[in-house]
Amino acid sequence: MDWMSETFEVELLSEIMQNRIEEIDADTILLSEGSYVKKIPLLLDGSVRVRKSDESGKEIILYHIQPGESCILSITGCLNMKQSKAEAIVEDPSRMILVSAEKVREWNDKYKSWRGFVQQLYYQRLDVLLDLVDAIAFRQVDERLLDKLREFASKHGNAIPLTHQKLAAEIGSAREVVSRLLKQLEIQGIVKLDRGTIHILKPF
Amino acid sequence: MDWMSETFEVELLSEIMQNRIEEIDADTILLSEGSYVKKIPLLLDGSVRVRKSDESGKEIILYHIQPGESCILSITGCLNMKQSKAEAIVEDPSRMILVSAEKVREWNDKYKSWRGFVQQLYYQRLDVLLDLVDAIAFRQVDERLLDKLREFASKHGNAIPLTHQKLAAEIGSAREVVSRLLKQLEIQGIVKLDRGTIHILKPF
DNA sequence: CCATGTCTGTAACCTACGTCACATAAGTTG
DNA sequence: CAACTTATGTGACGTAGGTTACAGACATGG
Repeated sequence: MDWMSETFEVELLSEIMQNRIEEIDADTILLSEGSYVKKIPLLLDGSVRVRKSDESGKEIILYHIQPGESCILSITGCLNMKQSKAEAIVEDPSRMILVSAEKVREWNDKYKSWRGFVQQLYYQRLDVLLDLVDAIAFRQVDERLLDKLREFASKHGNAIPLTHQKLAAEIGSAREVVSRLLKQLEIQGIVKLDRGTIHILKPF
Repeated sequence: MDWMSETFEVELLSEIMQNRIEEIDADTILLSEGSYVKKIPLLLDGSVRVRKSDESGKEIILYHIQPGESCILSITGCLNMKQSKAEAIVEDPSRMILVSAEKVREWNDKYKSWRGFVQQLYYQRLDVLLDLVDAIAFRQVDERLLDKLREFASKHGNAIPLTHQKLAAEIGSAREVVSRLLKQLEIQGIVKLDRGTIHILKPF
C-alpha cells in the first residue's frame, strides 16, 4: 500500500483509510453490464479483469486492473451517473477498498492528487483500448495470441497459468482456434503445454 | 458558440477568447500518429474525424468530433505528454480555436468547468470506443454497415454524402464489400445509390 | 475408485469477407 | 471533347478462423 502515500495527499489518504479493506473471492462480479455504479474499487492486491461480452456468450477482455489501479469505467460511470457498458470480474482473490460513488464525486472536486490518479487511469485505459481496436481491426489471431502470451509471460514468468478457454476470451477468439495455434507453437518447440499451464520454452 | 457560455465559467471563457478563431480546410491533418500534442482544438463549426490506420493502408474511424467538442486523445496526450496513437483529420472545412497544451494543463487545475468539459468528453469517447470494440469483435459487417447508415442518416437526413470508400473506412472494411452490400440494399428498395450520395428510401 | 466436471486434441466443414482484376460510368480540366 | 481522375459494379477466388462434434486425459469429491 506504499503507492498510496506516494499518490495521494495525506488528507485524502486519511479519508480513504476510513473505508474497510475488503477481501474478495475470485469470480466475484464487481460490476455487471447495464448496472449503475455504486462502489469504486481501489485494488490493493490481486487482479480484476474487465470484459465485454455479447448475448451469444462470446467475450473479449478489455484490460486487467492491477494493484494500485482502479476501474476507470466505474469512475466514469459514477461521475456521469451512467450505466456500465462492461463487466468487472475479480480474477484472483483480491484485497481492495471500496469507495462510494458520492465520495468519488466529492474527491474529484476536492483533491488534486485524486484527479491526477484518475487522469493517469484515463490515459492508460484509453491507450490499451486503442491497442485493442488496432489488434482486432487489423491483426490476425495468431499474432494476437503471441502478443498476449508475451504480455502474460512478462507478468507470470515462463509458466503461465491459463487455460485455452481463458486465453481465447482474452483475444476474443474460440477455444478450438487457440488450441490449434498453441499446438503449432508446441510443435515448433516454442511452448510446452500442460493442463492449465503454458510453459514458454524460448523467446519468440 | 452559445454552448461555450453555458459550458465554461466567464473567466475561462475570456481566456479562451484570447485565441484566434482559425478556419481550417478539409483534409488538414490536425494530429498525426506518433506526434506530440501541441494544440488542442475546440471545434466551433465543421467536423473532424479521428482514425487509426495500419501500415498496409487499412483504416478505421474511431469517432467524429462535432461542434462544441474537442479531441480527447489530444487532451490526454497533452496532459500526459505522450505521443498520439491515432490521427485527427478535418473532414469538412471547419472553424476552431486552437489552445496551447500549456494552457490546457493550466486550466485543468484552475477551472472546474474545464474539468467538467474534459470529463464529459472522456465519458463520451470511452463510450463510443466500447461500442466500437463490441462492433468489430462481435458483429458482422452488414450489421455494422446498417448501424453506420443510421448514424449518418440522423446527422445528414436521408441524403448521405458519402462514397463507398469512405463508408468502408468508417466500418473498417473494404470498398468492394461495401459496394456489394449497398447494392443488395438498393435491390431491397431500402436505399438508392448515386455517385457520392446514398439516399435512404425507407427506415430499416 | 467411480463418477462427474473440467481441460485438451483433432478432424471435417462452412462461410464471411477480403482480394484481384477488370469494366463502365460520371465528373473535371485543359 | 479528349484525356484524366474518381466513383462504382461485379464476378471469381482464396482463406482465416469460427463451428460442430467427438474422444481422451486429467482432476476432484463423495
